[in-house]
Amino acid sequence: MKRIVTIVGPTAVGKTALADALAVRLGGAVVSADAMQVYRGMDIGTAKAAPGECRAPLLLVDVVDPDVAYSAALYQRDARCAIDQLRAQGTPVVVCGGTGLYIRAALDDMRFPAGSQETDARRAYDDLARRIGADALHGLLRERDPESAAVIHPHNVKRVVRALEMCDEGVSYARQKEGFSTPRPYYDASYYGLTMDRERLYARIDARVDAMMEQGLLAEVEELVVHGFGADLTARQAIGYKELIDYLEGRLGLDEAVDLIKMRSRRYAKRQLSWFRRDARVHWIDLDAVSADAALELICESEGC
RNA sequence: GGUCAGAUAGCUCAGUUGGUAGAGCAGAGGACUGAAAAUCCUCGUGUCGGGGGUUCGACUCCCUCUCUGACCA
Repeated sequence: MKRIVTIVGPTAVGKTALADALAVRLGGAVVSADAMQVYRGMDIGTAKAAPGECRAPLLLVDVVDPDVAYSAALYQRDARCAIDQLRAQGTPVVVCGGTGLYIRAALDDMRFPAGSQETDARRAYDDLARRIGADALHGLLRERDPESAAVIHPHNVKRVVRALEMCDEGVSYARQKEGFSTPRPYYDASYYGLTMDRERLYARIDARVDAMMEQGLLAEVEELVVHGFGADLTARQAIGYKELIDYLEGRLGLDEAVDLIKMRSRRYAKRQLSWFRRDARVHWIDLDAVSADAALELICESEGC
């Protein structure tokens, strides 16, 4: 069975087009690894490939409605299901996406403890955090699981809450994350990271945000709001959506909101680079040095296709 | 042309009685096991507009020039 070829990199670098071209070349399919493109109806702002834009089948996009609390564990289940099915048919798999955790969840031997994030426990801990403060909550974790408390910064409330949740499930956060830096592959996969000069990437991000606005991102957001885009939804946290909601509800000017979308996208790109740079398995392709077409040839050459 | 107020980090500005500067934002780096487009951590040397002077020592005081803004002609 052929190796899975994985395309990673920061937002707006050109992953989707390259992955599609590669999948066409291989006669395979693309499995998306993007935490926001899983939501239906969030198209323009997540830079989802438009219908007909991709020639190869694209999976793991539009899997749930925006009011569903999706997660890395659910993605792991769904992505592996899709990958196993493709492989059973002998279809080559190209994984492509910018959500580092989702890629690790699907392709590495990551195990999530039993349970769901839909419990009341999370809400209870969130409330507790608001009442007693971040440091006190961290103190509570220190009592219950000192090992985990030691590896989580007290201000990182989300992580502390999750660790407490895991205590309730009888699992140690610290124990779970052991070995995260030395991954054990679940599938045989190779990784290609696309990168380019920071200035140029940022210019592309800015231009893409302007293009999204021209394509009607505001109308898309209004449509979501009409159908009840609750403040507590994961999908609401997507860059480009939360800012335009702030505009629609009068908290921001439109220009201000657009500038904020650009800034947050740039920071997001930086975090993505940080994540992928840490993974020694990634072969980096500098798109300042080679064209996208040449990058495709490079990948095909080293994959023997 | 005159008067006044400014000119300090990429931007907005602090800088106490002269002892060669520091905040916010931007930016950079990093972490990351069920919210991950989330969340969190770390990082501040710059001809203090140019030139001259006073002084042991000037971002700070004096002179001068340049530029910007306001007002008066």
